[in-house]
Amino acid sequence: MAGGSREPGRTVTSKVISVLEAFESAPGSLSLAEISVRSGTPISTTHRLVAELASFGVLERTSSGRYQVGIRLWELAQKAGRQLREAARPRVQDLAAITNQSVLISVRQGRDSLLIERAHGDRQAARMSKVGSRLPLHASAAGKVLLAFEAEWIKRAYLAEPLQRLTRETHVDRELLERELTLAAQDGYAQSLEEVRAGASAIAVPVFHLGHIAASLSIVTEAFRVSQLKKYLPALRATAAVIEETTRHLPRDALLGAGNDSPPSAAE
Amino acid sequence: MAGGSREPGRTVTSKVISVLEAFESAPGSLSLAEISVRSGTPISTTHRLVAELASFGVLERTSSGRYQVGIRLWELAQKAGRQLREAARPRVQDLAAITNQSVLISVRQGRDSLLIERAHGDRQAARMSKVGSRLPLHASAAGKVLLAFEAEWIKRAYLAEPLQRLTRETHVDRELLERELTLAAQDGYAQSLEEVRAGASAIAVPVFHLGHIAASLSIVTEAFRVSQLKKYLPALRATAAVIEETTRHLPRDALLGAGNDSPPSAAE
DNA sequence: GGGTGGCTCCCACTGAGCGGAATGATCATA
DNA sequence: TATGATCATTCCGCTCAGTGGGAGCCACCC
Repeated sequence: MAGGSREPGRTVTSKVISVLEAFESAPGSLSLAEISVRSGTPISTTHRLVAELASFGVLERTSSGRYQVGIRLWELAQKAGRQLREAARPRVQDLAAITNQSVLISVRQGRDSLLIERAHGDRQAARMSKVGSRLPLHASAAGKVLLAFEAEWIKRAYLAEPLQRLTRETHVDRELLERELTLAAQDGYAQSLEEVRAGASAIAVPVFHLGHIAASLSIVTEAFRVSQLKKYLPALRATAAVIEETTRHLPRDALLGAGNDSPPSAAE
Repeated sequence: MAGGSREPGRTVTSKVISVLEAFESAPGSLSLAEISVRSGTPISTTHRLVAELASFGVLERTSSGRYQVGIRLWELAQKAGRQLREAARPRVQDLAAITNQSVLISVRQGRDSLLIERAHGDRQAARMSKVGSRLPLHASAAGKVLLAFEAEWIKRAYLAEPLQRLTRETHVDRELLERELTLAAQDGYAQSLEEVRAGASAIAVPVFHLGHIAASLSIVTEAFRVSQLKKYLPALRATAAVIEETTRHLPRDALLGAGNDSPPSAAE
């Protein structure tokens, strides 16, 4: 018998995306069975989809028969956020060279900060985070800045959900965070003291575009004293200003998505 | 009447990819109608697909109602070719700083060279090419190297197809190119004298991985004398050697796709 | 006001997609 | 060599997700 327990309401498009998403948390390559499990799609269906995606180069087949994300997908994705990435890249690198520390630029994506570009100083501290990686907004300095300068309803919505603890130091107390965000908005910077990973602290400043927060520029170091972090503020602000200047002429949407956030609206 | 002139054999997956491909040759954002035309999909179908892709963040809606590639897609694609990109990036930058010229690293993708990473010197010559852009193999220095060190049947297959002319200088003569490739394989480098764009010349060397050509490292300058180009050879080769060393321990497939090329096989 | 062009929604038809099961390939263990 | 386990591939008849022309709508312009 065929066509038995099909889950209705599942579109092909959503399955294709599930398959691609399966690779996000994957170590390099995946077998067909692994993709099937991770994407929650029956094997034969997965097989068909994966085969077609591979024929387009969106996925690639390794010599051992496993699958990995193909360069074709990377190529199709290059246009996304290019303006910000290209504007930020040289400045991020310069700042890393000058300070000899790791410099990151992130944007907000829903409830996460998304790492867009990074550069390292000589000291190989904190080389953990990879371009494209996510972190909950309340943990990193960058995330706090991204949230602090957002509209009130976004802050409120964020704090309403449970706050994940990443280290012993992660702030998961709503009141404390709320005060921290207010302070960050007031002072124009935020910090994170081992709240993401033990041994790594950071300080971040906002990058604005047309009066709205567009990104966050941060320095990650092994330092743990606030005074040590604050000495980077002038350099961070100067770099942020340069990036703002470079992107000033761009239209609002050219930087990053007009936000998937549903506005307060009516309902509820 | 419904379901009239549907083109059969067209899978949803292929339509989704067509929609994404529509943005490749697009200037920033596209309207629904434009996507429909470029992807060859009826408007109402396009509308449905595009809406779903946008709901996943794979596409984004601009404030004016147009669509652009979303960062979510960029994020999903980050894993592709990461090893090579990350290994090459600092070296490409160093080389650009030392030589004060534009340095590019490319891989072969079918009949094109695909620009993976680039860095510029102070002289802002040749800042045209964007990361992710393609060029036919016979035009650029990088492309010639990528072809010269490939298997015989790939070279033959490439030269069998018509060769596009990009400038007055582009070599489109089969015999000439064949000799050039042999020479490149022999000497370990290739050059391109204004064959891609008037006023820009380049010299390229191969980057090997486990005995097979993996990428091509090139310098683009406004120079037009062969002697001026050749003086970059030692630096290029040294950088290529460093990249080879950094990637030596990686498995074959970790670098770039086990090749979409169909081997000679039987038929014909 | 009326025309134009682009976006959204609707709805009845139908073949693309489905997925359980059978088959084949590969490897490890007895 | 047999046995068993794991994973990839192919098969095939059922059915609902996808389809796309058309109608309605909105924004803009002459």
